[in-house]
Amino acid sequence: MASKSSGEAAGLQSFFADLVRCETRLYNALNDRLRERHGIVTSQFEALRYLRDHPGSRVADLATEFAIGIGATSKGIDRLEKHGWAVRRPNPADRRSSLLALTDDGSRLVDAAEATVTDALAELVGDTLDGSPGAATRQVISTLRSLLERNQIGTPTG
Amino acid sequence: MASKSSGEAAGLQSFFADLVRCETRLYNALNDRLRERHGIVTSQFEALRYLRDHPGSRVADLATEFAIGIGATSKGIDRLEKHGWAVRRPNPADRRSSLLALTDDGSRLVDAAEATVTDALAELVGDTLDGSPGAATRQVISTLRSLLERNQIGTPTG
DNA sequence: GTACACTATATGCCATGGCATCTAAATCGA
DNA sequence: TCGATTTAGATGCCATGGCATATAGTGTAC
Repeated sequence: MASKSSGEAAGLQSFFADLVRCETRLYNALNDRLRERHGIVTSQFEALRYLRDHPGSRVADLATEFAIGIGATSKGIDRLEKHGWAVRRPNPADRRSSLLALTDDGSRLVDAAEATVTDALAELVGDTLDGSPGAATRQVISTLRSLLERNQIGTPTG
Repeated sequence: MASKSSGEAAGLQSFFADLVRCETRLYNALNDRLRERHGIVTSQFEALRYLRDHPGSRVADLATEFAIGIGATSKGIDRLEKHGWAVRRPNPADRRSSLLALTDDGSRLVDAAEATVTDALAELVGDTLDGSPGAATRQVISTLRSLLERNQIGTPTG
């Protein structure tokens, strides 16, 4: 049969529920702080950080990283450009696409926001991820992410 | 200072990124299967399962469970009602609110969808959560969820 | 070199959630 | 008991992402 034992099945269901609830609440809480202190939300912070760490990326690269559609990514870049935090530069190798980069304002913003996120996460999760079970958890979640990416699981159509 | 050591800080940032990416991809992948086989998405499946397991809940109970706003929850219930999967019954103890319940159609749907989710999760995560590090991970994520809920972290305004 | 298929991404329509607001009902206080 | 406050949730407007489509530029076969 396709499923594991029923005990495992129930475990995976509750793991998934817990995972989604952790993500939702942490995301919400980070949104609050980032909006208040920097006027951005978490998705924008993550895009800015990606552009800082991968200058010259294309729209499709961000879409792959975040597992969202190309259309949504393009619109997100529109907004970052409107705010003056990112720019599209012509791609000399392919005129269909642009190479993305942060502006100086964008660079300053992402560095400041990163400090906010670092402090917020430390405060929000407390010592839950300290110690040996915490280390195992980080490793397993990282491995799971790699597995999903390698298998293209949950990659959007558009 | 408010932050932990810089090593811990970087670890939490990448943990959070991995967590969000796992959640996004698993959620997307479950959406695909649930839409294809049952005509619902994951958020609807979770709401239906909650109603099955907590009959007589109110709108606010679902909002608390899922850490989304009351308004959004109310609209979600509207949709479930339109599809004939849930009903609002007058609450005899408080005429401002309703008691929610599944219809027979809703019950059948959630049971069928649950089997789909069970199989899908087993297939998507493979053996990543088996073994001792996997067990530690489930425990830590569950603990983190409890912590966030206890401290009302990321609870939306509305 | 030209037609054809493919790729990158921009854009439009729709669904959903956030947040603010509105209303009705319950509760509290003198 | 009656006005004032609080609570439950319904509704409207806006922002964002999914998905479909449109457009322009690239590569390929001949």
